[in-house]
Amino acid sequence: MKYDFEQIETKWQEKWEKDGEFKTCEDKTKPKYYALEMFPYPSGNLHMGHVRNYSIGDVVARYKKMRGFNVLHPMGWDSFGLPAENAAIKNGTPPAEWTWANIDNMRGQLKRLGFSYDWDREVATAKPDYYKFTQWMFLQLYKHGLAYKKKSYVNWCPSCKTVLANEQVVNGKCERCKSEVGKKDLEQWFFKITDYAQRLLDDIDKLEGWPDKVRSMQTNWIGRSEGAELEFKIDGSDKTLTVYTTRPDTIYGVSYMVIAPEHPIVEELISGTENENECREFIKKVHTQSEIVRSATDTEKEGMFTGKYVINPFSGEKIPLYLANYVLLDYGTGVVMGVPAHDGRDFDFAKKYNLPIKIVIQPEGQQLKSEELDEAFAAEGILENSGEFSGMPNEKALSAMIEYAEEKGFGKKKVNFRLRDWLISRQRYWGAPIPVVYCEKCGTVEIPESELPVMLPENVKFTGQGKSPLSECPEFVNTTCPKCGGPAKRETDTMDTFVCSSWYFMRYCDPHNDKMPFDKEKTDYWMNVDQYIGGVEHAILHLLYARFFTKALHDFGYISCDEPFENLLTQGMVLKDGTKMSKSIGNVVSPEEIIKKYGADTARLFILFAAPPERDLDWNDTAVEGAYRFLNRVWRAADELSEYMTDKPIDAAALNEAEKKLRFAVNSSIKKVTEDCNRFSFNTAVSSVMEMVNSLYNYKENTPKTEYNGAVLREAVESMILLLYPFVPHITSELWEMTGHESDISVHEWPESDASALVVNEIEIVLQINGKIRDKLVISPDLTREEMCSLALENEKVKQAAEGKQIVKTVAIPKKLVNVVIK
RNA sequence: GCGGCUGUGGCGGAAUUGGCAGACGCGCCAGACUUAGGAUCUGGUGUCUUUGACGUGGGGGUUCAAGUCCCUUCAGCCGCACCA
Repeated sequence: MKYDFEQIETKWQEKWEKDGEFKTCEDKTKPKYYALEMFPYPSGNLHMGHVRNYSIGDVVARYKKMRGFNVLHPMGWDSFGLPAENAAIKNGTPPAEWTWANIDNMRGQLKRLGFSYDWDREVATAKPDYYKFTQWMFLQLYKHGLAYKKKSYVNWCPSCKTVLANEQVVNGKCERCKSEVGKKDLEQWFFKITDYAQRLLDDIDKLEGWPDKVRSMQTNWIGRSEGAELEFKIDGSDKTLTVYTTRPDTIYGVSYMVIAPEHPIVEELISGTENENECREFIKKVHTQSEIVRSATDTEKEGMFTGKYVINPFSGEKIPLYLANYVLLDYGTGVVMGVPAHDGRDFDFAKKYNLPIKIVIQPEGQQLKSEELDEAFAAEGILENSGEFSGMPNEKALSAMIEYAEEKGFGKKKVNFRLRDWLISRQRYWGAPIPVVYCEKCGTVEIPESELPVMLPENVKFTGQGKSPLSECPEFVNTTCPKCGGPAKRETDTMDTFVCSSWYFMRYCDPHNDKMPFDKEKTDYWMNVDQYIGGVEHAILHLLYARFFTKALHDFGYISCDEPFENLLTQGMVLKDGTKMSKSIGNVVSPEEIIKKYGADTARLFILFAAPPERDLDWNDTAVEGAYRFLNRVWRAADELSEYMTDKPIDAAALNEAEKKLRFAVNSSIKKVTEDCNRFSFNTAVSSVMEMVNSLYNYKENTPKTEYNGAVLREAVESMILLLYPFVPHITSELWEMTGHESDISVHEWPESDASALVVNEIEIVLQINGKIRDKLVISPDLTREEMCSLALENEKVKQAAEGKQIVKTVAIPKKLVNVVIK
């Protein structure tokens, strides 16, 4: 019989669907296992990255199920977002229609790949029964003071016509459309993720099942720094400027002070000074510099003297105050003290503007001179010229000086984070509406939970021009206040789609609940996610937001866990000819074509075999052929041998050498594949089954058919099928049936290796002389070290080598080698 | 600049705890079967000056023994980056 993958795959996919094979419910008698892959955006078609992501997840899910776990393996759609709206602008299709059509198509493609999802739990973030609870999430955060609206200077993408979160600006460009991001002063909604900065940071330590790379990226992004805030009096005024510094120990070395040109106090500072005009010119100039240019490290530092001075609270010195383009308004206090001798940037600035360079820390055993300094000295040392702190090692001085400032009341210890609050407002249509109204009398009023969802209106025009579509939809905007019943206007911004994806993994636990986003008992059973799998591009955005949501919901009492993902696997990209597959390069391999030509099992097998999951994978057409060839080989072996298989148990005592050899190969493979699946080394797991199949062919080709041992063959063929099942479920399901099994392989348990088949009475070990292999010895595996050594010393080669020399020592490692050291 | 990762045959990769480097696959070479083979089966395939020597980016070290541990250096990839 020929391997007809198309017929087989369709047959089993239909059967799984009809039987509800992968439906799951809470079952306290079994350990649970929550396997989750990042849900896709319904762009229209699956690409190879999806196939890889979901193939890995499917192996995990099916393997764990065979190992006796109650496995939750769901799928859904991250279905709000800009492309749907762009499609509407381009060809007039309503976003909803476009989205549902894409979902239908992609769901079909996922089913065609045979992934073991519980489709009853499918979620789509753009459906009212889902976004109702995204709005509910907003209200919870709002009630707990974690959602607030404020006017601020925000990132604005002119092409997407919406604001962006800090995380969505990459190198000054919009992460989605790559256009240059500008700034706008807007009143926007934020989530107070900064309240959780310390916990998000601390708990990274707990995430032992996450790749170091992702952990360090998050640590970096949160960006904790310890230092002090110090107040400097403005000369001739009773106001003060507060600076943030990590190096208060260098304060006696301050020779100037810089302030961000956007700082609100600047206007007041410069008006009426003799430098006023120059300052205004300078501010204008800085504003015309793009974000990219301004934030680049190699952009020249420029400044302008304000005409004002501040007073160093430690030394009482008068310090000139400058405006400078390199000071960031939204980090620290927007005011920075300049210590040229001990900071690289300050050194450059001081050189340019001819400001004094005062050394206040000397490296031990050296005496630096400011005239000779050609770069800042930023390392450890001893303080000098620092009043009563002179002579102290700088680390000690640092804490002593903070204490002093606290005592005197002009400073305090301060921890700063790079992490900003999460801006969630988007001036777009296709998103979850923010559930608040603005009432003339009551101000900002939240929609009561009972009135959720705030539905997206459908009769909306998409022109791509002017304001957001929702704000131009009067039926939506004009409403009544839930508090006083008077006229009110709805918030017309929608939420960032990352809000929707920050809690979907909890919704899967209880997807049909219409009262609550989920039942606590259900999330307590399933959460947290045992294995999360997806691309590393989400290392910061999604994974940080999801952690924040989990912690917040934990604190509000809705769930018990406070980290969502126990283990994280970031799979590598699928490349073609060493570069990312992309339409513009024209190197895209379409999953549909591959499935058509070779079938889903071949596509899955190739992807899993060609590289370890976390590494990039280069697509290779001939290697795909190889995977297909292997499946044919498996097929033929089972097909040709099944008639010789018997149900009789193996009579271990009566086996001949060839049978023992085959049993050894089969059982070592079971052991190896099990270990490899446990550590997600799927490429080596597959290679181990290949070796076993080679052994099976060896037996098959070299044994007369009349002498086939039916019991041994049954063990071999069944193990082959079972071990391959998580990888290639269709062909193995078919072969399982063909080899006379009534119940499906999907409910069968994972095979166990028979230790007795792995026992051998002879093994080959290596004989080394001075660490170089000189011979091989066949010995009993039970020999002691001493016996091995004496055997080695009798060896001809050793005797030859030892002639006229001295045997210094002999090292024996049981079952591995003997090394004779000769001098 | 800071942080993380990677470097092994013609190619993808293996070596999990320091113990035979190159499993498995692709490609290539040969043989068998065959009217035929881009099917299938079998064998071979790191390099070289081949009784042996060399070989895991380079250099050094620890060790009886190093792809693996330590130091150093180079190259590439990714993330953050004027963060005070």
